[in-house]
Amino acid sequence: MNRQLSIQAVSRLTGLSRHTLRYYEREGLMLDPIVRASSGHRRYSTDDLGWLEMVTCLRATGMPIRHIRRFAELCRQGEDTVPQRIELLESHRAELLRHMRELEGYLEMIARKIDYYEGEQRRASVAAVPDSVAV
Amino acid sequence: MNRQLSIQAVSRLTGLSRHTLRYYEREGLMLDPIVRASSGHRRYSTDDLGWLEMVTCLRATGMPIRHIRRFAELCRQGEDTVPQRIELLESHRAELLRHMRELEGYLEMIARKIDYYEGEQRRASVAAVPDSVAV
DNA sequence: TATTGACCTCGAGCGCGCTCGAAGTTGTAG
DNA sequence: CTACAACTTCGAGCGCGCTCGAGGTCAATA
Repeated sequence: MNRQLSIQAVSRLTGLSRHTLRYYEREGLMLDPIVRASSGHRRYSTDDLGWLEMVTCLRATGMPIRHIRRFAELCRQGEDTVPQRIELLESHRAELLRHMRELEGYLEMIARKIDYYEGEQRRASVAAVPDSVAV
Repeated sequence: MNRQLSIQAVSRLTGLSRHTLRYYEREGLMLDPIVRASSGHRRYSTDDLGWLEMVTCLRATGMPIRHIRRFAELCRQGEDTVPQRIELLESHRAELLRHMRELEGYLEMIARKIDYYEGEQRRASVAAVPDSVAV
């Protein structure tokens, strides 16, 4: 079967800590509670892994935990919620685009500051050279 | 003179709350402690305003408070620290670029998910139409 | 049988960046 | 003289997203 990954394996594969994986499950971010071995140990499926990739994507783009929980709930509720899921993702995408454009502006500002400092540095080193050496 | 802006005015101009402006000063993010009126009230100069723009830029691009403090300290220490300031900004820029590229990847992932859902939606609506109506 | 190590749950703790509000001062308008 | 608004300092509190560790279970190995 497919349900074979230990929490440690998933941690290695996703880069999320074991603590974080348990935390995400507790917070209802997983599609369903993770299946357990008879020992009680979590056994992740490759589907779980795929879903975690989506969760990681949403987190890394700044979506708060509670929105991801909402998204997971919609997914659990079945096909009828597809329009709401689209809406949720569309609005997140819009926000992300806004953020990315903002970052581009700030990136330019930082570049200009660096350029300015580099000018300063050149001027300083020129000033430091005595005429007798410079000529 | 130039030192004329109340904290309220600066709050309006920067979008930072009055609480945050005091917090930034306490945390040593300002180039120098803000000049006070005889009443003890803060009077910001246009230079302060310009510096706050830089601080906002660094914050918005994810630089932690302690690094901005470090940057402010370097600026206070005079021209000798220009190389270190360049280094600090360069490394921040590199990190920011990395982050922006990451976001682009995630943006695509979100777009693909939306496309997928839109496909689902179309399929569902087709299936819901009885043949007698559809033809 | 004893040890080891990976896992479990649960509740508490932490670092960050604000955010708030109590209590007091100052300056102006009525 | 009073009332009010805008400020001051100071220390506490909050929301978020983890992060940690104590105490216990389970299965395989020496």
